[in-house]
Amino acid sequence: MPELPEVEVIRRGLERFVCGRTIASASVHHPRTVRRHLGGADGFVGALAGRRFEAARRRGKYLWLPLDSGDALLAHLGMSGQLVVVPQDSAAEKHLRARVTFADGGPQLRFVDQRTFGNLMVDPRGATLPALIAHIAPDPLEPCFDDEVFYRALHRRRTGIKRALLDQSLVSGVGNIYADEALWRTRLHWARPTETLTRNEVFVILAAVREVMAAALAVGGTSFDSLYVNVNGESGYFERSLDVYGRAGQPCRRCGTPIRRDPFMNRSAYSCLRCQPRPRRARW
DNA sequence: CCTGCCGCCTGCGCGC
DNA sequence: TGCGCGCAGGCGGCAG
Repeated sequence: MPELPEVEVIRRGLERFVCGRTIASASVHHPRTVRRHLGGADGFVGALAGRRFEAARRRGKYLWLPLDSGDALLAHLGMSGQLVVVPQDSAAEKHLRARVTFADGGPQLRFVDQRTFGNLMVDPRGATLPALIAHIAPDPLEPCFDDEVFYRALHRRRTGIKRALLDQSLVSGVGNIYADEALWRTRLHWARPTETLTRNEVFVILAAVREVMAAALAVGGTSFDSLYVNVNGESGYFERSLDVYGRAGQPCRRCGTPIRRDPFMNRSAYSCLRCQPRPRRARW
């Protein structure tokens, strides 16, 4: 889905409804879903059968569930992936891609993914930090995230601030929505060259990222439609709190100027040109 | 190395 | 109605 708050909502659901349960069997219904698992669908299913989920962890937008074997089930939801916990006998979802059945006969864990950008894999020695996400930077809600390190990395970059916020090797968990929301809160334009940002500006951006993520988390994340739901299929309510994302043409909540949408990386960047004046030297 | 672009998918809403 | 287009919360791979 989803960005950090939505993935964290899912993680909490998995912790509650899946941890401690033993897997009877797993099945894969679309080959693309396990394309990153080296052993293919058979290896994936074999690595899960009989194992027990021990925990539910997250870094940025990645989720992983350590198993009692020392491996971990690693999930990335991509643009449209959902992890839901539903009764065993409930009808197959249209885009059901994989499922896990439990030995206790209770609700199943299902991976539903319309666009198949998401993926699942069993990562060896994934109990602590899966090897495949080693290149992902800590997310801003982790205690180990170092604001000073982030500032220095930004200072060396030659790109725009929004592109940098979306770069998961600099900071993880930030996506298109929360990048725009945090920049609006800090009154900085998305094309501001990173090397011109002061240390204080960078710290203020990080504080805004944390604020907007915490606020979203408190109400169950952002759901524009039925694609973005928690493990029980319930929507979050943060959409009604968005200040710029998706509000093209509507008045800025601070100054009333119509919110502008600019094409950006085959997607969109939303901003208020009065609150967030475009820098003379813009980068994107 | 670093930066930025393209492709991967399905579905929806819009204008014609 | 139908069709084509643009758009959608992401990221890996690769070219320059």
